[in-house]
Amino acid sequence: MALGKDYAQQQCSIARALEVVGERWTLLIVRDAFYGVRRYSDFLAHLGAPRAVLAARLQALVDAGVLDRRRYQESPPRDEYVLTGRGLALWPVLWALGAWGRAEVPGSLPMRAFHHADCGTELGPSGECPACRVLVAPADVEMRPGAGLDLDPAEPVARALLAPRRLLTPLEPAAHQERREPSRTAVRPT
Amino acid sequence: MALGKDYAQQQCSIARALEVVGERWTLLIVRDAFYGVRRYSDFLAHLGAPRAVLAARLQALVDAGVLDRRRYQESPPRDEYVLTGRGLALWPVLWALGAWGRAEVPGSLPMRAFHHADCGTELGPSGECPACRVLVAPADVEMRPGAGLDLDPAEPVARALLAPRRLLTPLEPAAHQERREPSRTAVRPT
DNA sequence: GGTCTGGGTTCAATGAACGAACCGACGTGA
DNA sequence: TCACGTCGGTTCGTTCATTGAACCCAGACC
Repeated sequence: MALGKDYAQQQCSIARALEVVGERWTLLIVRDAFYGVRRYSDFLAHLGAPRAVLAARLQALVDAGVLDRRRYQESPPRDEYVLTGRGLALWPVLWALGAWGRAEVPGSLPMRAFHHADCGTELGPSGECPACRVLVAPADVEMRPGAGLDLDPAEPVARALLAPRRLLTPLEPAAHQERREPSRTAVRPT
Repeated sequence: MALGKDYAQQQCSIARALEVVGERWTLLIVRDAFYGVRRYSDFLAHLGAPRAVLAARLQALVDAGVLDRRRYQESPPRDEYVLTGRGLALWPVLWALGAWGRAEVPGSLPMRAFHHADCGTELGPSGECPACRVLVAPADVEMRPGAGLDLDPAEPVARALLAPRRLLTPLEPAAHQERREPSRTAVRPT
């Protein structure tokens, strides 16, 4: 892999981490996994990445032990990608990046708000619950839409992610059918 | 920029952050800036990135308000790149990445240890001082070499970073002279 | 049998990264 | 004054990665 060639000689844990998650699309894939996305086609639709790149990144993440690929139905055979313990440990990275993006990238309304599911309090700057004074694990985080979020996205996965939801709860397959309802006026090439 | 084209439509603060710091080399440049590297040639030597890429990244980071480029001597005119407030706010991101790299990338001894400069205690998993129970700002962090670090690197900047040092203290220019002393046997092309 | 869906692979074109060479302003020493 | 070295780049040809469109295959459905 391209990163490895140069980053490998870096005597640094940060470089080691970036070898695994530093490539284009990789952290967005992990983010979507936290949001509950598990299936290839959902990653594809939500990210808009090229299919080949998505396949390569998912494979690399599985190889690195960040995602686990597992069969969830036999006929037809279908696999899903779920975060392993090592993947879940990336939550602080995503949280820090999101916090920085919210606070420091100019001209941006907050896209989402993150609350402690147990008590409803919005999380503090380092991902802790200010009320309970605990570091909240991703499974206990509830994600709610924020002021800057498009409330009527065309893309069905983005639409499914609009409702308040706990992190890591899988997207229900219903999200896929929703899309086709308004397609009565579908374009039909000659 | 390449990232912008696809990441811009992402309704997400993480994607916004990655537009700024998600490209190859960018986070390593910021890391080095925390370590005290300020000059083009030092970044170049320590990172091993191509000169053109380094110049482009530094310019992009200045444009994004992460680094500030400022003149530190007039003759000859020389500029240095120092972290702005927005750049300093990236510390949690680097800390989280480093913590993940230390803990989750297999087969890696810790490269460096980070201590609270005020009391000497090693920082906890989220960058806090377990003794003082405060979140330690980067300026109060002392970096010490860890077990996995090469103790005799050829590269002079890496050598200068071996000694225990506080983050953000600039590399003294002496680091540059050190290199030439053992070069009495320098190769001399015909 | 024909068609649809999910999950890919293949391929040509494009874009980015690489590394070596070059450049210009300035300082330095002979 | 003139050669030489340093610093901070830029230029350029080659290599590598990404992109998007097309294709493919297995199984379900009808």
